[in-house]
Amino acid sequence: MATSTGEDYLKQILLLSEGADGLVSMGALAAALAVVPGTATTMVKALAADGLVDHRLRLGVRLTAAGRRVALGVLRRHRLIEALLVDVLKMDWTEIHAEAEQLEHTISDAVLDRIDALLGYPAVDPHGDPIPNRQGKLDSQVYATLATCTLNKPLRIVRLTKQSGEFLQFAKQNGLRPGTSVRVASRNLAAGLLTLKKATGRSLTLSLAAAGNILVAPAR
Amino acid sequence: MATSTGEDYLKQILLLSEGADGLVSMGALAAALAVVPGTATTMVKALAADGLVDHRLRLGVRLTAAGRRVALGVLRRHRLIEALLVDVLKMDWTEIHAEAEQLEHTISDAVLDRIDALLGYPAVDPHGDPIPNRQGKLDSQVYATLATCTLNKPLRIVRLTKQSGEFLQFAKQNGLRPGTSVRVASRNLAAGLLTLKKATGRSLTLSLAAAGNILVAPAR
DNA sequence: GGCCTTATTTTGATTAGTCAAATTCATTTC
DNA sequence: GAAATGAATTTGACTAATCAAAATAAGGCC
Repeated sequence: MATSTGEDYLKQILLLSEGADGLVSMGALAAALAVVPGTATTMVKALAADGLVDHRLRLGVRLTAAGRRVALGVLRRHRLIEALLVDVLKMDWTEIHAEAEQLEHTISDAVLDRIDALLGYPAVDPHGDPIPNRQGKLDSQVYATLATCTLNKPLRIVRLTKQSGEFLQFAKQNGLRPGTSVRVASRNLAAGLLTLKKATGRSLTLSLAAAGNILVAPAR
Repeated sequence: MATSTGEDYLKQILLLSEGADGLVSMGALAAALAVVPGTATTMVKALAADGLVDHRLRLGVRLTAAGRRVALGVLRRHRLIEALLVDVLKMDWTEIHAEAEQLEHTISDAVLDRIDALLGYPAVDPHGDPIPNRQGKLDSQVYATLATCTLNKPLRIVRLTKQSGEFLQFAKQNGLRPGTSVRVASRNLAAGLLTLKKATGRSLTLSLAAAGNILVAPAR
């Protein structure tokens, strides 16, 4: 039913509604898709006519059960492709997002299943983002971020939200990837900065804004 | 320059002009792309305006040097993707053509280079079709077909032209794939049939039409 | 030479996705 | 309780790709 562009809208609505429970505003959706607001309105109306979203005029939009199914499918394709690009084709994990963005609409289910099997049914992609399973079940575990976690506890990075090249490049440069062991040595709210200690002993300063995109769990 | 649809037209013109030196007729092009003739005319005019083809009104169309470069790029993507699907993802070589048809327009050069390297810079795809190299050089060696070759000489199948599922399925079922050793035991032009002997000793009858799609070289 | 057949090209419409700009509506703000 | 602000929606126009059907060559045939 949903065209390739429609799939993009559905996926984006899903991503934007994580956390922000309930409605996604047209402005946010249009910005995420880099279109003018009027375009988003038009497309959302079409998706609503197909029963994939619930459009509350002037308030926002939310996925229906059917729309959520489609969106999870797209997300699954996207993240499995990222895993393929990194694990099999040995590409740089900071540069694969845009590639996957294209491929997610042209990969068939048959190919996807083969990728899934080849990779051993992975639970997360190279950024630590959870991969929906074939039934559309998405692990929605909530993690602390480096900006919010307890000080001086040993931690393990589990996920980098935010797919921008600069951010990922920065993380890679400083050895911050899923699996890395760290602890937060200090935090200065006034300056918007915090200091990190890595397992290697090296310390590192980063902004609270950047830290908010790095999810962590207690070290095992 | 050329859009994804335009790339399809260019690739098809390249394929149709193999052998049939010179112009490709609009009818043939339209049929190959499954569009009505008028649509092909419109698109060819647009490609001509971009300098990618040379349109001889009412006679046919041929690629310019620029158009040929683009077409070879598409062909390279298509065939490398087919190789990936079979060699890495272990898909059935009779079912991959349609998949590659989609993916050839969304794979970036960066990904393509990684695929090429992973596969060890293959010269042919799973059907035996030659893969253009990065410089756009295409091996254009001419082979005999099972319909035209000498009788009772030991041969090796090098390539299956024609990508239709039924034909490939038939070939697979009967153990006819690139690399298989065979010889033509007899040929009956009146009946349009020929008999094949495989290295295993088994014989096999097939139509001259089918045999024309199977290219062979002298066994080493 | 005139007629017929067939391939090709034109013409007019349609669908999907988009933008620019005008309009509408719901809230603040005074 | 207006007026201003800002977001959302409508409207009109555009591009790419397509089809259906009418118009136009270009040869072949008597």
